[in-house]
Amino acid sequence: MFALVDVNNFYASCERLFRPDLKTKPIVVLSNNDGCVVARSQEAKRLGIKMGVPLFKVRQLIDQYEVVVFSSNYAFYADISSRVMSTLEALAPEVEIYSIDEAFLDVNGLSNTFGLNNFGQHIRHTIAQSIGVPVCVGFGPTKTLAKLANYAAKHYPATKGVVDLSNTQRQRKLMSLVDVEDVWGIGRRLSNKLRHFGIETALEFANAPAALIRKQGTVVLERTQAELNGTVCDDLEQVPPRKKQIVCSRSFSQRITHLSVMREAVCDYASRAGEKVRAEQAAASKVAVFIRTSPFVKQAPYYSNSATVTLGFPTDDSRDLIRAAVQALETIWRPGFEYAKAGVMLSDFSEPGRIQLDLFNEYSPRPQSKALMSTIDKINHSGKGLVFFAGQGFNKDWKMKRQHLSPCYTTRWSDLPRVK
DNA sequence: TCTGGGGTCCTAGGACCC
DNA sequence: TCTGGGGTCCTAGGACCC
Repeated sequence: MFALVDVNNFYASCERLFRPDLKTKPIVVLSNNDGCVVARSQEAKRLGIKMGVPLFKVRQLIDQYEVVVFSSNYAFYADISSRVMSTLEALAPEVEIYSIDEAFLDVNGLSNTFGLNNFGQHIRHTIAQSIGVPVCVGFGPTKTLAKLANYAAKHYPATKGVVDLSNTQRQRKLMSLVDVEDVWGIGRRLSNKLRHFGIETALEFANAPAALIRKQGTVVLERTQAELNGTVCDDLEQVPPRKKQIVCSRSFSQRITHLSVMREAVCDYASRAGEKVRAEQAAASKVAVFIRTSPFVKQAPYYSNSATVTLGFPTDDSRDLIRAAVQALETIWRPGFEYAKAGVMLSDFSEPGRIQLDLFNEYSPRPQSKALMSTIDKINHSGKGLVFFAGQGFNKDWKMKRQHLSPCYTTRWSDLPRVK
């Protein structure tokens, strides 16, 4: 038996933690660059502000109803997330952290002693007490059913935030009420496809012939169906699998038209990617760079391209990554375009300490690389200052816009809330 | 004026091997 | 008219998730 615990309106709930005055106010949180709405409080949802909508399209609604707007404050959300997760780890024997605001729990054995509904309420109460954010809990014999239960817990207030789907009749009843698109793993494309076959609800999907499902989707869809019917295809993963790819990409606050400026941005992303790969204790052999103009602006010509440099040896040294990234950039750069976004992608990781060299490889590790990189990372995480590579530039006019940023209440000394 | 970022998995098709 | 069989590896593209 699985439980899925999920924080309601996570980013918006975080912003409320230190702003009790906003308890009943509509709140939206924006994506990087203050571009799109990525989280909404219940009140904002009721106003009809849709997930993912560009800010300028709901400007009027926001002004009219005095919606409170925040830029994304990931340092803050990540800190609250880790508090929620460690609380959950104390409550259940096995926990899989699935995303910043969700975790699957293995609750086998707990049902007899506690009663699942009671246990769910206990989780809600504990997290509300110790962290202050609201969560919903769904129980089911598979992850997909636990997800479904959680969906019901969120959508039906009568459930008081906890739904137990151990019972097959209850599963079927709920599935008959839920749109097939709201099943975990079925997005817009697939649900449109399924609708062609008269499959509208989750129950119709669960009951459809497996051969049809396999034909219209892939094994992934087939597994989703099996999970809805109670067969476990996806087990709890307590140890997060090693990353296969690390991406650092951003839209610019203003268009880039000069190679020298783009070089700065790419350097910046490459060194950020270096930090990430070192944090993973991995080393990358491939560095890819992509650049593109805005796909939304119809008046200006569109250009998008990417290039990959294969290093021939795995590295976690920012200097290698930067050099490769700049080299890749120069092969795809075309003047005369207004670039809106760029990114650096690392892949082809080798396990730390196990570097496979080929016979003719001239590679010898840079002396002191490890010491230098870890010193840089340490300084940059100390909060006392920043060191960076000259290539990253000093002006950074392209840096993302965050005009509505809340204080880093829990992760920066100077931002600690004061009580007078 | 203004449209996010970071991931995973699967499949098909091509290149290549014996 | 006929044109082997079996395999690996890689990449691009499509789908999904939060």
